[in-house]
Amino acid sequence: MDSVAKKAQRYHHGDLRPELVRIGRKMIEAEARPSFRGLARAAGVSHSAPQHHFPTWSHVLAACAADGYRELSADLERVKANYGTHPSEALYKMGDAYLAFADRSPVIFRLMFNRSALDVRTDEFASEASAAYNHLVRSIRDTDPSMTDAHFDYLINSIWALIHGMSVLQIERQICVSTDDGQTAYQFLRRGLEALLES
Amino acid sequence: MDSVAKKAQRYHHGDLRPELVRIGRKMIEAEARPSFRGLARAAGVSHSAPQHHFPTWSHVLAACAADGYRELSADLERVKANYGTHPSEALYKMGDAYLAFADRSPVIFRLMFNRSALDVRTDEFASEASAAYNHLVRSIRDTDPSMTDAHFDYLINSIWALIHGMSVLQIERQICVSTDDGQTAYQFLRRGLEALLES
DNA sequence: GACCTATCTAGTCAATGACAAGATTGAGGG
DNA sequence: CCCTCAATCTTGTCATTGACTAGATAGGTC
Repeated sequence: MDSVAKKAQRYHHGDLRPELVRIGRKMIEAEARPSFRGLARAAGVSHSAPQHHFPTWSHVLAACAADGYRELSADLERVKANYGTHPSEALYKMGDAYLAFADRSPVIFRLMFNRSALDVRTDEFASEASAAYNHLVRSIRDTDPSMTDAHFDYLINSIWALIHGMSVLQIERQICVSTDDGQTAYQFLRRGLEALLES
Repeated sequence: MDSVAKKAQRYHHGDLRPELVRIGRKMIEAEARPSFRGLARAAGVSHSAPQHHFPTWSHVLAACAADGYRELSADLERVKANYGTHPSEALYKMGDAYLAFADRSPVIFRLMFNRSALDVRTDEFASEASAAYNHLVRSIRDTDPSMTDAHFDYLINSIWALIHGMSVLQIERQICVSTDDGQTAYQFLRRGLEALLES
C-alpha cells in the first residue's frame, strides 16, 4: 500500500494542507466542476476535513492561485539566473516563460487574475503575487538603470500588459497567423517587447 | 402594476429569453454566486422556466458572454464612425473603448475570455466574438493598407494583446503608477500602441 | 374549433457548501 | 508516565443547487 493510501487510513493525515493544494491544482485544471467535496474525496479524507485547513472553497481557490504564483516566480527566477548579464534577452525569455506557464496551467492562470472569483484576500496570495511581479520589475530596471520613474511606469505597465495579453490570447486560441511562415506568439511577443523597449 | 410584474403574472412571459440575458448580465456582474435558480427568481418565473431557453447554466453564461461581445462591438463601431478618417487615432480610441468596457463589466469581460468556463460553444457566441475582432482587424488594416500579411499578423496579435492585457491589469487593479503626474492606463496604452505601429 | 408546439409550473433526486457535534491523536508540561 | 489541550479528523444535518421529468397553459396555424 503506497504512502498516500497508508496516510489516508490513519486518522491524522499529517500533511493534508499541502496535499490538498497539490491535488486541488490538478482538479481545477482538469475538471469542469471541481468542488470542495470532490477535493476531499480525491485526497481520501472525509468531506469536511479540508475545512479545517480552508474555511471555504474560496480559500482553496486562493491557495491554489498563490501556488500558481509560486511556480511562475520560480520560472521567472530561473530565466533571470540564466540571462542575468543580458537584461533585454532576460526580459524576452521571461515573457516566454510566462507564456509557457499559461499554456501549462490555463485555468489556474485565469484564476490568478480574477479578483472577483478570489473573493477572499489572503496574505499568502498577496505575497506570492507580489514576488512574481517584482521579478518583472527588476528585469525592466536592469535594461536601463538610469530610466526615469515616469518612463519606468510606462514600461512596466505596457510590457506586463503585452506579455499577459499575449498569454491570454494564446490560451484562448486567438493567436491569428494567416501566413504559413511559422510565426509564433513568442515571436510576436519578442518583436513587441523590442518595440516597447525602444520607445 | 408595471409591465414586468404584469408579465410575471401571466403564464406565458412572451419575451423571456432576452429578459433572462439582460437580468443574467446584471447578476453575473453583481453577485458572488449567480445561479440558474437565482436567475429564474429574479425574472419572476418558476425555477425551471429558463431551461426551456437555455438547456444548462453554461448556456446562460455563453449567452451573456455573447451579449458582452455585442456591446463591445457596438462601442468599437461607434468609435470607428467618429474617427474613421484618422486610422491611428481610431485605433487608440478603440483601445480606450475596450478599456472602458472592461471597467464597466469586469466579470463578463473575464467570462468572454475564458474558454474553460464556457464549456458550451454556441454559434451566437462565435459570431459575436468574431464581429468584435473584425473591427480591430479593419482598424489596423486602415493604418497602412499596403502592409504585408506577415506584418499584419504581428500587428493584430501584439496590438490586441496590449489592449487586452492593459484591460486585465486595470480591472485587476494592477496598473502601477509610482509618480503622481496623473498617468493613466489609457496613456500607457496609447504610447504602447504608438510604439507597436512604428515598429 | 381542433391540434400541435412552445413555454410555462411543480416536483424529484443527487450533489453541494457550510455548519455543528463528537472522536481521535499528537504535543507539551508537570 | 500521565494528563490536558489543541489540532485535526469523522459523521451528520440542512438549505440550495443543477438537471431532469411530468403535466398544465396558451398561442399559432390549419
